[in-house]
Amino acid sequence: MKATTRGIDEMNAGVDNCVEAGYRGAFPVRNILDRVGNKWSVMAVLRLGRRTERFRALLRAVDGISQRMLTVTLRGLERDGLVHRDVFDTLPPTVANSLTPTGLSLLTLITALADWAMQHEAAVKAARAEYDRRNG
Amino acid sequence: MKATTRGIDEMNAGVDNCVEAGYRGAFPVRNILDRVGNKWSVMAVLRLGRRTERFRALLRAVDGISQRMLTVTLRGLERDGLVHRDVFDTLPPTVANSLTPTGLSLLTLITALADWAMQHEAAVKAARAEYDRRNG
DNA sequence: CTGAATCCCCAACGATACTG
DNA sequence: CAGTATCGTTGGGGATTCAG
Repeated sequence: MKATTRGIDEMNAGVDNCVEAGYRGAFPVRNILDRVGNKWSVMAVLRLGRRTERFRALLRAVDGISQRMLTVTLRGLERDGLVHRDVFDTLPPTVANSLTPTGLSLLTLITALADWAMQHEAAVKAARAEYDRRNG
Repeated sequence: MKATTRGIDEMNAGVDNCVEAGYRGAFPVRNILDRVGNKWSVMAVLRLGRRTERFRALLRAVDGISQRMLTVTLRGLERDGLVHRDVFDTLPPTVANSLTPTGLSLLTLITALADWAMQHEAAVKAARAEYDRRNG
C-alpha cells in the first residue's frame, strides 16, 4: 500500500484503542473522529453542506485555510467517501465539490456539534477562566 | 498564566478561523472540536458517561492510554467544565471523575458521533480501498 | 493511588514557489 | 483555476522518571 498521508494510513494499522464502554473495537470511532478532529475538515463539510462549491470558492469561504490544506483536506474527505469531486475538462479547469450521501449524514452530526459549541461557548469560557483563576 | 499544555492555551489565542457558513466566528466551533479531536477526550467522556470512575479505573478502561495522557486529558476536560473531579483526602488518594451537566449534554452528541462511526465503518473502509485502488 | 516533570519524536500544518 | 513540491515549524502525544 502506498502511503497517501502517512498518519492516515497508520490509523488503519492500530486495531486497539477500545474503551469497551459499549463501543468495543472503538477503533472506527477514533478513526472517524480523527477526521473530524482535523483542523479544516469540519469547516469544509459545513460549507459544502450549504452548496456545491468550486475549489477557489471554498478557499475564499473557509477563512484562514491555505491552498495546500484545502487540497489535503478535500483529498481526505474524498478518500473517505464524504465528498464527491466532479471535474469538468474546461479551460480553466473547473471542479465541483459536493457532499456525498454519507457526507450529508455526517453533516447532521457536525452541525449539531457546531451548534452545541456555540450554545456552550460562554459556559466553557467561564469554566476556563474560573479554572485558570483557581490554579496558576 | 501557566502553560498547562501549550497547545491548549493557544486555542484561546486565535480568534480567527471562521467560515461564515452560518457559523460566523466559527472560532468556538473549532475550539470545541479541538477538544473532541483530541485522541483521548472522546473515549474518556464516553467512558465517564457510563459511570463515575477513579483515575486508575479509567486508565484500565481506556485501552492504550498512558498515565500522562489520561492526566492531561482529564485536566483539559475539567478546565472546560465537562468533567468534575472529586478529591477524597484518603490514603491512598481517591479521585472520582464524573461528567458535569455540560459534559453530559456533550455526551449525547459524542455518542451520536460514535454510533455514526460504527454504522459507517464499512462504507468508509470501502471508500478508502476504492480510492487507493484508483489512485496509486 | 494520583500526578507532575523531562525528554523526544513525528504527523499536521503553514508558507512559498512552481505547473498544466 | 486547480493542484503539486518542498521545506520548516510545532505541538500532540508516548515513555520514563520522580513526588506527594
